[in-house]
Amino acid sequence: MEYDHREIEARWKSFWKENKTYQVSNDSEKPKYYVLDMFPYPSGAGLHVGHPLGYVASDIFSRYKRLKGFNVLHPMGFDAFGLPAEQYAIQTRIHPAVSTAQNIKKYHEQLDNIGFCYDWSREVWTSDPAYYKWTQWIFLKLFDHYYDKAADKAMPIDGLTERFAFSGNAGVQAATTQETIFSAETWKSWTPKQQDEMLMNYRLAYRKVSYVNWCEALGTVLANDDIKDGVSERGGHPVVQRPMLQWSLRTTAYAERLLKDLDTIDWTDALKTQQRNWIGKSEGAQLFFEISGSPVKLEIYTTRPDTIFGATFMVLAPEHPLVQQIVTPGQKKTIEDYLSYVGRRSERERASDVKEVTGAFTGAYCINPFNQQKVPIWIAEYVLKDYGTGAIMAVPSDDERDQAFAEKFGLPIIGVVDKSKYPGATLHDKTGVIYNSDFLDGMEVAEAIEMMLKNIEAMGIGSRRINYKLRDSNFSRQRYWGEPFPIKYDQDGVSHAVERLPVELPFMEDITPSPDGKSPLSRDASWVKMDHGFTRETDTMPAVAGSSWYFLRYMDPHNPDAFASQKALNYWKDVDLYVGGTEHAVSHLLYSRLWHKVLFDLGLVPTNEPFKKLINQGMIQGRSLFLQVGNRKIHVKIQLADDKDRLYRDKYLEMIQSDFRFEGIDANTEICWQKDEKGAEYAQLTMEVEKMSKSKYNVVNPDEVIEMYGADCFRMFEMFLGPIEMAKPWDTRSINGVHNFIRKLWALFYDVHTGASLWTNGEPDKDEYKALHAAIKKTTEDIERFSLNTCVSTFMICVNELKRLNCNKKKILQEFVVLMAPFAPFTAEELWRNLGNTTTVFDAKYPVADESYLKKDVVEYPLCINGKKRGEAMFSVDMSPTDIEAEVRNMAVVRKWTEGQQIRKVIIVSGKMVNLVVN
RNA sequence: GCCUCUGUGGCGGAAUUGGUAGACGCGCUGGAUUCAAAAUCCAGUGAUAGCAAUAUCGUGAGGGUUCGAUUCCCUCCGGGGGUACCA
Repeated sequence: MEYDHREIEARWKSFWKENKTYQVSNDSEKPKYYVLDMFPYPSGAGLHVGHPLGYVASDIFSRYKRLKGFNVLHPMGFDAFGLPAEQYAIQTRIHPAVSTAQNIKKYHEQLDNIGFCYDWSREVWTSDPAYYKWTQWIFLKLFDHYYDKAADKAMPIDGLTERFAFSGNAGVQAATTQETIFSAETWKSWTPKQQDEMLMNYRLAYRKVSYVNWCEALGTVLANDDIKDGVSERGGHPVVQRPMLQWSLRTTAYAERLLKDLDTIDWTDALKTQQRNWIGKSEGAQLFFEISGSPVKLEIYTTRPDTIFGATFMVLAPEHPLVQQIVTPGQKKTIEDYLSYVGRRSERERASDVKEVTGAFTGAYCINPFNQQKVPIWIAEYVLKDYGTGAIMAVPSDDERDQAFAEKFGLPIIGVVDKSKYPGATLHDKTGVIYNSDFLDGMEVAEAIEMMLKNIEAMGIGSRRINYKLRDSNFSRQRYWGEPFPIKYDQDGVSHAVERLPVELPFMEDITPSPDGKSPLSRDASWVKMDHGFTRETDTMPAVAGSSWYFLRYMDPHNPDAFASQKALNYWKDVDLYVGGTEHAVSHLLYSRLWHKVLFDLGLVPTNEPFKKLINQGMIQGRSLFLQVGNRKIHVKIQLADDKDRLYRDKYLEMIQSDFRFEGIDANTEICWQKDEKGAEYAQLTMEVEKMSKSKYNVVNPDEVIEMYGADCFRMFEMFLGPIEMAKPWDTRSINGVHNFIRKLWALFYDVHTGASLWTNGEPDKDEYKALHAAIKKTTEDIERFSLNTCVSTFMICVNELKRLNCNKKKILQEFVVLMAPFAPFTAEELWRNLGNTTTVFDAKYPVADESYLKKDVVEYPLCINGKKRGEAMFSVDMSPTDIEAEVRNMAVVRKWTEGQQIRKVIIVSGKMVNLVVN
């Protein structure tokens, strides 16, 4: 007889389904606990072994919390809108709605095979109209509100229009890019279209001109990801930056709160730091420079106004609107050439090629207000249009990028900060003494910055300004497979909310992008045209829209009248534990926090932050094999052990002929053959660890592993692989260790030959209890601190110990089942029955370690002299440090004792070591 | 480039607060069992020297703090993830 996982798992899966074991009620006396997984995007490839890593961990934690007496919400759903489904549809002519549904069905089966305790009655899909109705509804809240800086929260836009009609925008404190002041009369004199455009400067969801990566040949907008070396990855066509009118979210309005509230949540410091850097708060000055021979002024942003005397040139972002106005006729050609070069470069390329300095001179000059010097104005791609004012004053003596630029173009460098007082300080540090700077000479940097800020304000040429790297997020996609915007335009082009939600995505046969760059939806004239001359917005929302609030829908997933009832929201409140990958660390989490804060401002959710605690699981990587073909390496799939890095010609040909699993190349591919010592031809295979992906042929499917070893084994092995938060490569070869463990566990309770039960009902003895309580103590600690790999080790040690003691007492079993439950729904039916009424499985209490079994009487202390181990000594545990010291002095056990050595100090370390410091 | 994490035996990893580095598992070696193999069980397994007791070295590289550093600090090198339209 052997442990038969197939039979056991099938039985329990149907049992759970029939008994709705995992269904969670919103009405409970118990305290709530909400454990959330980042829901998957259902791709055609199905789940690979990397996906369930976080799911297994959160499942263990959910079960643990249930055993601790909490009412645990642990739901799952699908992030079903997105680009891959759309691209798959374009290739295969299968509609994304169809392929997505198929994929979800597959994901469902795969997830159920692993035995998660999800409450599937709460499942949501972001592509379901009943769901995205509320995505659109929340979008309209963003559209209908602006950020009031005085109240420090979102406020209705209606209040703002009333105020405009009453007193114009003077004194309105709002998050806006609008800086000119208009009166009530002006406001009233405007056409509805003009008023609408003005309001776009205030709304939290608004339309503005943004730049996109435009590929003329493909007739579509591309992601940065789709661009390699300035051309499209697919086809190698040129890509240019093209302005388009698009929806954006005023993320910047919430920058300060998004930053400040990080202090209130329990996330890792690494993740918080990443979010802080993304928000990128900096304090400095906004400063206006006169431009010679021009009425317009140049506005720059700097964090170092103290270095203005070292500013030898100005740099504008190439897209800066002033460029066309100030360029001199003599420089027009140079600038245009440069602009067309920049237009071909993606944002990421511009940011990463720092070594190569490029730029062009506009021919214009501005005046330094403090010394009346003429300063040349350049444009360069290292200045970004979206950060600060898109213009900087360059101080080559104190900024590395400015320095490189000055050296390349022969611009003067004037030193203004003396750092000799601060050895080791980098250029970036705000330390040093100012020189060459008129009235600032001799001041410390901090003092000089303050002085300059005061001067700038007094002279009326600028002001203090807090700046954020965070930009307003582009929220439009010219795609089909996403939520349509609930927005319509009248004949004058004025935007209005659509009253009846949801605005359903119309079915379209052909969803290829339109050659004019518009969304495919624009081709469905019957959908675009509405009554009374209204037309619909044809862009769709990005995939982050649906995932920005899905955790709220799980609380009350079928509610037709609200995104969730107030009762459900007040019971579940927020997510207690959120588990997900680092790849979402910035964008998804920032969007979710933003949406949540808006909903909080409107009184629609009870908490300010959505995710109290967050654990980032690391990626499980695949091992990719590469074969040299021509002068490049290509991914291949081949059944070989990892340590085989050569592939012999005969073998290769045999593989091709026998249709062996050798994907990625065909028989005609020109492989680079080399000769070994004996003259046999071989090809070199190289292995690299990288993200699992279908195209890299390195995906491991969990179904195969589960079929062979069982779900419990799979789950434990995933945990055993390594720390949850770390990236690690998958290696199926060592799974038999965990498999052996489970079989050993089974064999504790059943006769391997006959299958008969071995249980006895006697009271366990002291040693048996000791093994058990040691395991309970350690596993509790391990689960609480999310160290699940060591938790598995602890189980193994405990089972080995019980096996050594030949223990099969029923009492131990009962507690052990409960202990075991976090890892697996226990697989032997008799053990389940042992818990009594099966429907109350989760009312069982997690056992608490009894310290009385764990006490030690005597401790063996290693004796160290100056940190080097020199022998051992036994002391009783209740001896005080003073007693131990006295004992050590009297001891003759210390070997290697040199004549004349004197004990200077006795250090007792953590009660397990004595260290003598001698001289 | 920038941000962030990470580096420990042949391999995955452990060491929870600065205190006996290498738990647990894989793999490997030897033995038991077997006609034989699989499976199972027992023993060994960082490196070097030694029959052995033991000694020296050893946590990416180099430096520092400390009686004591895988752990804290500085510099450098390698790998992973993110970088705003992949999700």
